[in-house]
Amino acid sequence: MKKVGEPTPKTRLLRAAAALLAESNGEAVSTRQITQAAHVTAPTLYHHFGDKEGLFDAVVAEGFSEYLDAERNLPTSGQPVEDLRMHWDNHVQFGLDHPHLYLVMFGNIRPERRPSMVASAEAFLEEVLARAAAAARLVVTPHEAARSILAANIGVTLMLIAEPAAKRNLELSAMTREAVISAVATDSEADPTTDTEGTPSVVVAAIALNAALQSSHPDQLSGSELKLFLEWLQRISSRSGS
Amino acid sequence: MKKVGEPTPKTRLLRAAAALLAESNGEAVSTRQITQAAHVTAPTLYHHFGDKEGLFDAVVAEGFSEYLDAERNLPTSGQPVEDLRMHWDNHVQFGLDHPHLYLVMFGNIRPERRPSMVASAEAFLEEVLARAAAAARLVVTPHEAARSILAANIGVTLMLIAEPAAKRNLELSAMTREAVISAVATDSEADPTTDTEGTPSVVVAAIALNAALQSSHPDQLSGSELKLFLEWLQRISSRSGS
DNA sequence: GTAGCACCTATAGCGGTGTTATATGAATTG
DNA sequence: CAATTCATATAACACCGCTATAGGTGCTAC
Repeated sequence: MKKVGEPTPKTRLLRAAAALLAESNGEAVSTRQITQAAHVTAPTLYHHFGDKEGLFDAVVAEGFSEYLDAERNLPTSGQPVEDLRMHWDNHVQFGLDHPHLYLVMFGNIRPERRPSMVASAEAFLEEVLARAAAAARLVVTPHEAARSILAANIGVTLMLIAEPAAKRNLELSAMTREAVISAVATDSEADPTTDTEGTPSVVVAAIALNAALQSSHPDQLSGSELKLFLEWLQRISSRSGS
Repeated sequence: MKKVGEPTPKTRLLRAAAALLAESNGEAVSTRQITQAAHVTAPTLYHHFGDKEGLFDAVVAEGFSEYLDAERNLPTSGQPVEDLRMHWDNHVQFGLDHPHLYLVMFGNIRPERRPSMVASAEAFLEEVLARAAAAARLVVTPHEAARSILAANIGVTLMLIAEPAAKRNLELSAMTREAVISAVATDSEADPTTDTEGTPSVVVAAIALNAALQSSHPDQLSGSELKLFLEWLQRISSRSGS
């Protein structure tokens, strides 16, 4: 009853699952729907994927590798900060192109059950940021920068997905992107909190904090604590070489 | 069979659902579990809430009104931008206090099925921002600012919820908060590191110094000194103290 | 050829899920 | 006291994820 030359049941299952997931607007997709669409019975699914979740993980993994491939194939402009913008936009675009996949990938955050690929997205972003750091464009560590940017990126994408496509305003993305990037990197070298070597200057930051503390005393520290804190700050500020 | 004076079945259902939702770590909660815990049979649930989703909506609505009440009862510092920081922190804290509820409220974004309360959270934020606008502290419209801030706020909170409580680094929140706020509002009319109102700039400077210290440890401070110093720095950065 | 042997798939069914048609009890009202 | 309305319970339906079991299929070995 079956034609030869057709794709194997395993790939048929994958495609059917992906298709149904994309169609059904966020509603649950049953294994019976999937197996029926793939012209396959239940045990086949469990033989190949072990689990319903296993199947969905496979679908997500496919979509995610597509995403990562797109990320890696983005042309590098030679300007790390500009690259950062490109990757942000690519992330948002991927979310809008595959909203349901995206929700499974980044929205469905169960602690301890979170797809490890999110971590690798973070790692990838960190790579890009490491290049920015090497180019003396970073004010904080690549790791922190990556987390902050990714968090904002996901938040913006989720919000854009949530609202009807017609009403989507991509300026939200651009605006937030600039906000978080400019807090983390600098387009040029003029920023006073960055020394010539690219690493955040402890001395400059300490001096800035010291100055700020002159005009306002934080209530998180007691008087004696503050006294010692300022003394240490002074010691750090007066350091000679880096 | 039943004691009198006990809460009505309706509230028992609500409490049982909330409790089970909070306990079961992101796993699905069945109507049978709920009705059994509430000492009630299925039709009672459907009589009062029409739907499983109706019940969960009611639970979420309760949690959300709790959240909004907390928001409204936050003391206003008179400094709109400072209020903004407070509301951001309150949002994050609520997410960390009620992670599962939060995921249902903000994470489980099905287009067209998104709880209307998210919209009212946005509206509330917009109010706060309108006050900032009135104080001439805003560089974009309150609406745009609210969306951008809320998106980043949700993204950060989701990311913090996703990672194990022990490893949570609240600096991610502070850092992103400052990024998105400073892109949208201005603390005063001049250099952000030397304003006349005090605390905010201290926070920024403290965060910068903290970041700088991550990559290079000064030799002017001993190990134990540095440890205490960083702890204080953290305290200043997170401005959680009274 | 055919015996053995993995591999893959199907039949049929289990326990659990959300939900509801129907019926019963309790309270309120005439 | 009768009638009506609300709140709850009994029992069942259709569906769900999943699996014990068995039967094909193609391969290698003799």
